[in-house]
Amino acid sequence: MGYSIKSRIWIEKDGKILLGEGRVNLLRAVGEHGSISAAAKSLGMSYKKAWSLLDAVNARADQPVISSSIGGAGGGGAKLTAYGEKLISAFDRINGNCWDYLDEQIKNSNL
Amino acid sequence: MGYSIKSRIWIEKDGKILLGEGRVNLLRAVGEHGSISAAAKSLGMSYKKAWSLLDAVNARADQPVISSSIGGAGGGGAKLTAYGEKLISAFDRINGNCWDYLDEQIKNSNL
DNA sequence: AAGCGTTATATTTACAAAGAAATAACGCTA
DNA sequence: TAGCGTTATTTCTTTGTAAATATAACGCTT
Repeated sequence: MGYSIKSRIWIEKDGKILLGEGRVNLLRAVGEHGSISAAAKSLGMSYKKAWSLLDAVNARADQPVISSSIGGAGGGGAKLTAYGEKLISAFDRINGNCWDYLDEQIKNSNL
Repeated sequence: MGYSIKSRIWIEKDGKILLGEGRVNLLRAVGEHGSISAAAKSLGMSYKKAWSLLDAVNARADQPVISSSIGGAGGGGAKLTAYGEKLISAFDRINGNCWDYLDEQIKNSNL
């Protein structure tokens, strides 16, 4: 007894990872902070790492997920697109459902 | 369109990983080959790596998962316990159910 | 009693992934 | 027009994990 079950899910496009838990957290942070650099800092992640992940997501998704601007007031910034918000909420919903489902499964197993 | 969803599940005991996909495959190989070294070779894995994984599983599971013997005819060997077989089949069943469930979830999302 | 293939374990080496640092470009602000 | 904070990108360094190597012990077999 005392077993628990955990999971990680991710969405793929053409066999490559589009979106996992880490990338969703990063997208959410961009939405909250309005810039890639602030989002990276809030997650204890380097700017380069954050940018690389977002670049991959943006390139593989059916539609852009963030829009960014260089220069100007505050130096620039980045924000989520409506499609980005849609992806986040779909991922969160499916992920939560999966956790519930697995908890049920382990409960009904006889381990 | 064209998104697919993937997952990895694992069973934890006291916050530490007991069993994931790789360890289940290894256990299965031990059951098929009758020794750790043959199982490791069949999976392209070093003996040490295989032994370490099996040692962790054996230590954390509620009951031993493999039983091994040193020396003797053929040098020794290892075999699955009945509990080990039970763990494997439970994991496989839950994992398969999870895949089906997630496929359904992504189909019913509007991504 | 010597040899074999195995389990069991420690130590060292290699490598890939993550992180850090450096640089350029951009467009507002003052 | 000089400065600021940001995006965007390359290169170098570090580090943590995986792999390779080495060694001992064990108990059948011949």
